[in-house]
Amino acid sequence: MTDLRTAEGVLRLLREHGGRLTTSRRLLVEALFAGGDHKTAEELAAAVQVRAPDVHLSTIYRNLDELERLGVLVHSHLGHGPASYHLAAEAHGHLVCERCGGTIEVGEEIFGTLVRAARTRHGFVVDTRHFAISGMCAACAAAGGGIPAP
Amino acid sequence: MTDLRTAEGVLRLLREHGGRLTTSRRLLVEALFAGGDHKTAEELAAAVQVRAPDVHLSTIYRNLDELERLGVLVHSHLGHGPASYHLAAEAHGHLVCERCGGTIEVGEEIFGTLVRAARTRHGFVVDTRHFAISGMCAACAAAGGGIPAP
DNA sequence: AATGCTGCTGCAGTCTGGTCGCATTAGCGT
DNA sequence: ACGCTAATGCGACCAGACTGCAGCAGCATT
Repeated sequence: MTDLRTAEGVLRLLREHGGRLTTSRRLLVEALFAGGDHKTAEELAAAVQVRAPDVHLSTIYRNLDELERLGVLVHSHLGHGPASYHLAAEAHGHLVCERCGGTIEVGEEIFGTLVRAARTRHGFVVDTRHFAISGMCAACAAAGGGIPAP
Repeated sequence: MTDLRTAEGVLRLLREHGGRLTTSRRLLVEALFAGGDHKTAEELAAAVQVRAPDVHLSTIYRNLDELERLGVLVHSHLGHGPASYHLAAEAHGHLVCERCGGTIEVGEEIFGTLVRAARTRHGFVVDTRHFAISGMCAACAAAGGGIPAP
């Protein structure tokens, strides 16, 4: 099996599925592996455009879709704004503060009984990664309850 | 305290806060109390427009915002589409199938350990109503795993 | 190295869901 | 019945995302 934990592995997978190694794809995959996570499509586009200025945003979206179909990455909705993209190998759940927008990454374990109860009571298989869990972080909760942002 | 479980009570509350009783508001509140839940802004607009055809969608949004500020209703994001509005008195969590879009209403209890673990480990107060829990319903899971819709 | 098939791209346009500014209308206290 | 001003209708606008199309460029082949 192809190693999806390196940029080279991902590009190889792309080729194995009949895809072509274009500049935009190479740079996009590099940007995905370059430090940090929770990157939005716009941020990835900006990173790619540093080296290839006229790669269009729609190309980024098309390549992100393709990489998602291949199982290389997943996208998450962390709140009202744009979606964020993550390498599938390091995907995780999120707690997002409705007030300050801060996100906390959490492992599967925290969902414990929710996942089990959903399955046993409703036959529902929870996807802990696609949508974030919304709420209020410690700092904002301490600063006072209201939802509105600072 | 004003009774938010009847249309009259809500309209009274509106007045108590310096608001005016306009036709669009009256009809909107009636539409909210009329059977069913999970109504989108467009659906509510359509319901209002049956009796007052030139109430504008932006008026619906403004009134929904106002009612939300007053604590009469809450909105939830059930997936990729438009938000849905619920009377605060009967709000609940949701499990939404990524494949067929079906929703299952669930009570607070199902979130059990998630709520507690988020609080003790991260000081994070989970809001179980604002964003739905995403996943796959029994029928779709049985029909085969892929995410794509029918 | 040149050729040609076809997958990929840039572009501009479109779509959805929602918000805003502004002139006008209409609630309602007096 | 009057007048203050909240609320409305309208159109423009916004962000995030997607699509059709003509042309460009990977890469297998010659």
